[in-house]
Amino acid sequence: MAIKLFIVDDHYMVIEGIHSLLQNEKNIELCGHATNTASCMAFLQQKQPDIILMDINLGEESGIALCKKVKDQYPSVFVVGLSTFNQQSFIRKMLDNGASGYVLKNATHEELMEAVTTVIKGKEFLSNEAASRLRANETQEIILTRREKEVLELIANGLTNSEIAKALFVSNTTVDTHRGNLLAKLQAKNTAELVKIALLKKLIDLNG
Amino acid sequence: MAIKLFIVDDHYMVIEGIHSLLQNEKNIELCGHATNTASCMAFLQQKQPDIILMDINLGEESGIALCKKVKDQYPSVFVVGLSTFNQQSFIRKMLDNGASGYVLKNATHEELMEAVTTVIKGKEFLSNEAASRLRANETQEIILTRREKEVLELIANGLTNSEIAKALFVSNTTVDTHRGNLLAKLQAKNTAELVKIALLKKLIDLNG
DNA sequence: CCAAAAATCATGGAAAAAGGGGAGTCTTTT
DNA sequence: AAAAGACTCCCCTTTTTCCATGATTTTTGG
Repeated sequence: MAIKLFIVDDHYMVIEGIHSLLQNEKNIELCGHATNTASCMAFLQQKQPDIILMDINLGEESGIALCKKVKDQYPSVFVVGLSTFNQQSFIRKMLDNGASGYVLKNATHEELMEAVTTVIKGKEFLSNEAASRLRANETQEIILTRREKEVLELIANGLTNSEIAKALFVSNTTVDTHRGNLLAKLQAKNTAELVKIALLKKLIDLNG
Repeated sequence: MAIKLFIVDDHYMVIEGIHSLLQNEKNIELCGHATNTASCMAFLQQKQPDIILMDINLGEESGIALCKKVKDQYPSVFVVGLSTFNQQSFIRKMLDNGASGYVLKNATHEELMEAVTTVIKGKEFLSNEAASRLRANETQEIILTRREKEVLELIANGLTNSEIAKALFVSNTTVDTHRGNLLAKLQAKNTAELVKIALLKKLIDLNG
């Protein structure tokens, strides 16, 4: 029997995209879609799919909240988060609210199928980078050198590379190197995320 | 009678600089200097100055800790923090530890004199920007608009302007405007400080 | 309704960060 | 002694941020 799939996304483009990606899959039956919380819940009263692909951003509404609502009322329905971006916090919230997986909207046909087939088995599926990031985040202990800690703290205090260089009596490029190493170690995309992760991991503290 | 001034800084350049700035001041007597915690405390056992100009960074040692130590043992000695940068957290710590003032190392002769004459009167002196920042920081409640909060959260999640623009379905320049407004409202120099202040003020939360 | 606030978009330039490489000196550890 | 790690420095390019200035539309509140 085909897996019944339901899509919740406030953009028809996305719904259409998933349709065309999956239309030739015999094992999958697209049993409907919704563009908002209300119509999703309404549909579920009539019929329950096996899996719901659910956008995290539903315009003014939140897919994260909807996920919770759905899982509360229909715990046997698997929810897979959908989002354009690889945002750890959102991924985590979806999972915390009972989602079984997370795929990026630029997922390939193969990846989407893998997500569906994995999740339907009751296992968790996390899209490519999302997975590694989240796992790394949970398991790896981050060890910084003395210098890195110093630089990190000054970065968080709003100092630029050249200001840090003056403060630590080293060259600009040295600070830049440390900064790069910090980004790599904390797996941050940029300074903003670096600071947030550093605080999250208590590598620096707010009143430091 | 001249004001007796003592300098603690781990860089002779700085000590020399202050000397030359103040050598023609009849009202000020430079009664000594130290480059570390131990020699500072040793000096104080022999003789107490009226004011200590104290670097916040003493190499491996902390001026902030020294400040506390000095004020504990010699509460009548005024301590003025010295630092290259305008770091709110450090300024606050110095003040919390009993310092009467804070001047930047690029202070002019006039500013330095003003600091000394203000502090000797038992009043608090905060160098230029330091003052306004700190005060603003303590009193003003920061009110963000709905959009600003959204942008702020995405910034903290490591998204760039163009990514945020895509996520919120607005143009790049709009996001840039919001970003600028956020920097102004939170009085942050850059993204790093923005994120830190936002977390400090609980405008966003670490697991948000 | 009207005024104020918020949200939107733009142009253009300077500064800073991000990302890639490579490389030498030290110290500590094996 | 060799390896490993830390710290230092430099070049280059692209992307992003930061800043100033100005303007229009929408929303909101009295």
